[in-house]
Amino acid sequence: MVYIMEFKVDGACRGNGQPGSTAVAVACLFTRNGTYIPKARHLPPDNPVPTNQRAEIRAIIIALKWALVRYSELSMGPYMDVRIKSDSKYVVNSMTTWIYKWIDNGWYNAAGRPVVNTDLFQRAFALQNKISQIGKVTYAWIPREENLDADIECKEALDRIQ
Amino acid sequence: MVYIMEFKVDGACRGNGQPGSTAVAVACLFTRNGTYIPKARHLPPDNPVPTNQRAEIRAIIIALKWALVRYSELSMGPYMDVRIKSDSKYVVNSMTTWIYKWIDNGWYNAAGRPVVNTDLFQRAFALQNKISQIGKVTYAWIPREENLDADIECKEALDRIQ
RNA sequence: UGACACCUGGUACC
DNA sequence: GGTACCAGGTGTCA
Repeated sequence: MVYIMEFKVDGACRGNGQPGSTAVAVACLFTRNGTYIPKARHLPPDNPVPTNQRAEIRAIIIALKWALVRYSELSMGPYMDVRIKSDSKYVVNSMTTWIYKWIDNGWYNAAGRPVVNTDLFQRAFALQNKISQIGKVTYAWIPREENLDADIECKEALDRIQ
Repeated sequence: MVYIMEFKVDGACRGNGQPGSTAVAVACLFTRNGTYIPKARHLPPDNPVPTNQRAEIRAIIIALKWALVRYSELSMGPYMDVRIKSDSKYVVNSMTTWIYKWIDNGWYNAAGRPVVNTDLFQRAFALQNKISQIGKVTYAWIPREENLDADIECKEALDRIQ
């Protein structure tokens, strides 16, 4: 028995790179009939300052957590096939390749500087490892134009918090 | 001997951004007594799809061509002073500033994507260069409210083609 | 140097 | 409410 979960995720950060920025992360869970259920989270306004990158990672975390909760609700303990699509090469490459290098080298980037957003990457990696024990997680990059659902949900979530 | 030509130009695109849009470009040549002679052109319905921006550039081209034809009709080979007013900052800034940057950088915009409508900009630039050998071309931005003559001519031209 | 995002602003066209 | 286009900028990595 295989339980497939397909997500599109996105993050948005109004005023990115400027003081007072506000950010939102969204995961959209797609159902068999082509519709989706969105889940949005507001990023804390500081500590650290929200950025577009943090929002994109945070969106991955929403999906991974969601998959684990869903699994816990299922009685038959199926094999989980979690598929996450993001338009951020930064997060997709981070989660699929770079993170293994960082774990290996003590979290330093190619420029010799400490990797940024390690807190979120480690949270995501821990969740991913949990899922690995009951299935698998795959990430795919899609262009922005194919991520409009999640993009719209982000903007609406931002509008709601103003 | 200086021959001054003053134009107001405008473009309009019904259904801009939607399939089946139709567009028109107009140049109005102003005469010493305050009246003007309009010249309108219909944009081809595809290849590429007409847009408001293409219509605005096309309007510049009408004026530039007109100036060259008029020059060829004059026997005394005067110094041409061609003045074009448009309510599109996009075209005015493109023709006065950005085009030099684009020529320099191989036609990439600030986002690193290829500049759009290069075909029309290059046509306009070639005409402008021809005039530069016999005079000069200056562009000025005017607010929409000061461009009502050309605006009305556009709408009428659109109505004529339906 | 490259890439993908995330914005801020502006004008027009509908 | 939307699209068509541009200029500036940051966030991050290889």
